[in-house]
Amino acid sequence: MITNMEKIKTLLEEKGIKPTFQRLKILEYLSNNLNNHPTVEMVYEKLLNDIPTLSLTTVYNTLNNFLEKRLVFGVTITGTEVRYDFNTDYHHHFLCKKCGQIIDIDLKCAYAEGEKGIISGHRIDEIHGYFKGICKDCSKNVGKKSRGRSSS
Amino acid sequence: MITNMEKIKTLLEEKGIKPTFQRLKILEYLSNNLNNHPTVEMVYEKLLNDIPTLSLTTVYNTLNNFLEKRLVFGVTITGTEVRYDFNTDYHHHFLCKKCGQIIDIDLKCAYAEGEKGIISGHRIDEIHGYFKGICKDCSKNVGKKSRGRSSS
DNA sequence: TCCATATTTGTAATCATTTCAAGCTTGTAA
DNA sequence: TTACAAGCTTGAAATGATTACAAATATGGA
Repeated sequence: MITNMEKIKTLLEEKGIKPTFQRLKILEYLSNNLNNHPTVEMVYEKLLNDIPTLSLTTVYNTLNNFLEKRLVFGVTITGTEVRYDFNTDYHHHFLCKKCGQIIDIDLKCAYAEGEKGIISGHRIDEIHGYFKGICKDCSKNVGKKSRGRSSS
Repeated sequence: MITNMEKIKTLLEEKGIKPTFQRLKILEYLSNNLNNHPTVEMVYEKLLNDIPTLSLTTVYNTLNNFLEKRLVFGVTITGTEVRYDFNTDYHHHFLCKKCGQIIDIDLKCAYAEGEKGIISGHRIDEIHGYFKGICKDCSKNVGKKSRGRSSS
């Protein structure tokens, strides 16, 4: 039986990244938190339990490394911080301006893959589709207390 | 004959924003720089010529005010700063990762207007389509010196 | 075992943005 | 006019995310 950790290790090796303990744990955390779209701080705080010597700089270095190797996707929908997404399948994101939640949106823009990654002559490497508004739950609970941080 | 400044003034008044000198000049600058997608700093530096007492905070305050009133659109494609776009018609943006240029992309995503602004039950107020890659010019000039700042 | 190289760490710096309090304008009512 | 409140503008200081840097540590051969 192949453990999840072994899969994570293989993923790193396939990208030519040496599977150190910190890197394994960081990628494992992201793979277990597909719906959170975690921040650097969230990764750091959580892993501090497993790795008390962990440095915030290591988390930054590691995530930047993963980004370069396209092992994870950086979501900058909030405008204030990078959120990390282990799911690199093509999809979009929705930000609720009331509760701050980021929700995956499974749309395929017509222009995404059809035109061999060229638009008006420009070579496209990344597509980010960001939708912002009020989520289903917050729309329902108008006037009630929101369940997350507010954006203003 | 209606001057450009009068048009700018009317735009502010229509949104219930008192047309002070600073606000007029900031909005005028944005209207004259549709292709730049200027940063706060660019607005500030340029207007310092006309308004030597201008404060950076005023530029921030004013642009945030314009954003709230939907007089301008905030583009966060670079991930490090807000770029301001006077053109609030629905369109997307392309960032060249080599020269840093931001180019307007006139696409209409099928989901943009059709479904009355609702996706999966979430109310959509803003749509940001960010494409990143290498622009036409930089693709041509491979190996040649790029004409702007580099992104790494 | 020893050394070169890569990795991790903590601190300090940077950069965009916000906070805050004080000073300035402006419109209006006495 | 004069005086005052409300709204604007200003500059300095604070904040928060991220990067730079250099020292300490781990790793994998010769």
